[in-house]
Amino acid sequence: MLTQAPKGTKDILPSEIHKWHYIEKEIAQICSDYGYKEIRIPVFEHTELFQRGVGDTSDIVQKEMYTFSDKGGRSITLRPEGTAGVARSYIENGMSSLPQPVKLYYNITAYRYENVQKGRYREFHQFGVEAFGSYGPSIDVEIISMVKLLFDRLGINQVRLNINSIGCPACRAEYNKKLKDYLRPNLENMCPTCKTRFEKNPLRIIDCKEQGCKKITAGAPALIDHLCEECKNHFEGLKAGLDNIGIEYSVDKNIVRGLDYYTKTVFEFVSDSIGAQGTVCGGGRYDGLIEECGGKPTPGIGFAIGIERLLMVMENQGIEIPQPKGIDIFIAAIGEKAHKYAEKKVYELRKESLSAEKDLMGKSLKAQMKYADKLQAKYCIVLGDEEIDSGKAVLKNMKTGEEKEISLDTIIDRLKM
RNA sequence: GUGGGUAUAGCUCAGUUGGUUAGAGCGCCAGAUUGUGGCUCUGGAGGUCGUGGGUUCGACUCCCACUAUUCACCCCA
Repeated sequence: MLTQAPKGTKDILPSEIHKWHYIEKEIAQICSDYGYKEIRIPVFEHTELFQRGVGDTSDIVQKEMYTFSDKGGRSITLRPEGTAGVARSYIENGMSSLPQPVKLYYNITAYRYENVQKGRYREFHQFGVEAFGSYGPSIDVEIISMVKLLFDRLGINQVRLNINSIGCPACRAEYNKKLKDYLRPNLENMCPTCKTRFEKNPLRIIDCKEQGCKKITAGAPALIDHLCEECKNHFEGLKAGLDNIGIEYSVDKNIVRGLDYYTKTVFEFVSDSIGAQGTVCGGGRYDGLIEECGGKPTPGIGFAIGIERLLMVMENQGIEIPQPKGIDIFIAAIGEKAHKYAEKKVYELRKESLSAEKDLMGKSLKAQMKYADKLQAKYCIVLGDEEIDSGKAVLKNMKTGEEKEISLDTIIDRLKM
């Protein structure tokens, strides 16, 4: 127990950290290109924020939150996602008085008490983007194009874009009535979960995988066909915008996001090569969220990408992320005098931002050379009494084996060449 | 919450119808005539065989329970 990380958590080890750095770099770059600024939000928030923001009826709030009381008796919850916290920050920091839209991104860990499986962890990493203040479909297109471009830059091509519209509260209520009327005669034949969905969230029944329910819903009215005029126009605008910049998509009438705050546009980028949890990116519009959380009515749209899943897709596609290079120089030392000298020398080299190493284990010369090789040192220099007395030593190129006698005072200049 | 698979060295895995000191490859450490890495060769360290119980003269092997892990349902990134 003591030597085992909690279920659903994972160490990111030094041997794989370069992949994360690489992705973080690409994320920062694309956000800069698109004008999104980074925001850092707390790991925990007041529980109520997620109850209001993410929604009481969502699975996340109902059964997946890490909630506890702090010593002051406050109910605190580890963030299960990023949008609610960012929305809170938008309101709290008066961002409505900034030039609109306000474009933000975050790179966070999130926490959900779920059963672990491939691509699903209890602590996971999300890169997400939120844009507040713009109603039109133009920002929807921008956001989606951003994900597409990021995937392109990373070399990912095995993902499909699916879009849908789940309407606004007005047309959804209207639709829910129609859907319930359609389903009611067959209510008895549906699976137990769908029976409870019927009253609480009938929209979900459409997404049920049970054979019986699938049969019943096969001819059911689709929300997309019952949108109000405004939502319909918005969706048409989105499609036209995607066509305009040449981004391929399919309309998937069954996309129903599991977070309550979504309105109108919803979309996901899906891979079928990484197991059952194939959604690499999920997002959509949430025009009611800011108001729900206590701010002025403000539209918003965003997405989140699961970094673990992103890495899985890349790995699956055989995309190689360059490994970090080795050190600049290893100073092998023989004898106490040489070790003292080497200590001083590596410090001087490091001051010049050159990566230098020496033996710290009392290894033999041969072992030091082997170690230098493991560190992938570009150069190696061997120091004994003779070299220190004469001030000259042999600089060896570890790749070519080429050796050159140089003055010890000129090492830094040599390496900087 | 439900169902299936798996559990042997740091890692990836062998281990015969149950039989005595549990193996390999990689990795780690040391050495191959005294101050030079990679390749090769030799040697070494490292395992209460997930935990507990049962069957048996005898269990890594068979049975049960627990735990962990993994995949899937559900849901999501």
